[in-house]
Amino acid sequence: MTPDLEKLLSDHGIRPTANRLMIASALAGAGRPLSMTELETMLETIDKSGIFRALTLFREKRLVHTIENSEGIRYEICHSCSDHDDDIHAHFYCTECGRTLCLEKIPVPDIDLPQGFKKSSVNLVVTGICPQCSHEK
Amino acid sequence: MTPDLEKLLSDHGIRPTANRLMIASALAGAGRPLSMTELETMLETIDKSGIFRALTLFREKRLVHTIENSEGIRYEICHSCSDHDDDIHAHFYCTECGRTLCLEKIPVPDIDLPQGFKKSSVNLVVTGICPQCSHEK
DNA sequence: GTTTATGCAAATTCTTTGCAATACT
DNA sequence: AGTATTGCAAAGAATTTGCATAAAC
Repeated sequence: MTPDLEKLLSDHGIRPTANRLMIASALAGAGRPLSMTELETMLETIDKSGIFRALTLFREKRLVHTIENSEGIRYEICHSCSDHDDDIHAHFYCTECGRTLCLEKIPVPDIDLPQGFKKSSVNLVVTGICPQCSHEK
Repeated sequence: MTPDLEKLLSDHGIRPTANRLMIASALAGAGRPLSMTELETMLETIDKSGIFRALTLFREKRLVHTIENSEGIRYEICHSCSDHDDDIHAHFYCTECGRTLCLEKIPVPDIDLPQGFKKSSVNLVVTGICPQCSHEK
């Protein structure tokens, strides 16, 4: 489950420092995309500026995807797709608990853009209430 | 092209004040979703807190949809679909000019959520470069 | 006259940068 | 030594609230 993160970072041209490994590990372990704020809370020892710079770097180097919803940007580690920006599955944003979950089974559709548009990434986000929060009501 | 905005607001249970009509008119005339900042710039006479409160109200009353991309939330006026939150078409966010355009021809797919999830809205946003900005390079 | 809407100013929150100190090669 | 990374503090940007005034009903 925990692959060689050090190698993963190196493979993406990112020097694997202690901080970066912790951040990558948090992302890999969460099983869902995390916001900067969530990471800040989880990783108390690392300053938010460091988290910010690491995430920016991860994104440049295509180690993470970003998912956007009304609450801001979430970062998700990308295991396989190092050559493009697209995410393979849809996401679910729960307005109750604020978490963003992966809908692994729901693929992002192929988009056939009109002439002249250049696509770099596609985001498919469903908003609503997750099973956990539905039950608790 | 400019329907009776006053009636449109009333039909949604929104009292049609001068400010609200100006905001609704700006949204209707833009032909694309606008951010709060864009509205602030277009409507210099109205304070941003007023724009904020109007948009919040419009959203509650289901007069506008919201589209989220990396730059934040955009508001789009909704002509027909007063009974649900879903948007019918996808959107395109241009990283060059920062505009969010409507991809009228591209429908948001029907999402079949796993058990337990409750859907309230779906957002499909393609990021890239729009035809106008592609040409200018 | 009571409720509703507005403007102004200020509080919050979140993201981003400058810079000096530290760690790494 | 020289480059890369980090933490701290502070700057910026955007959203949101409090409150007093003004408008609408």
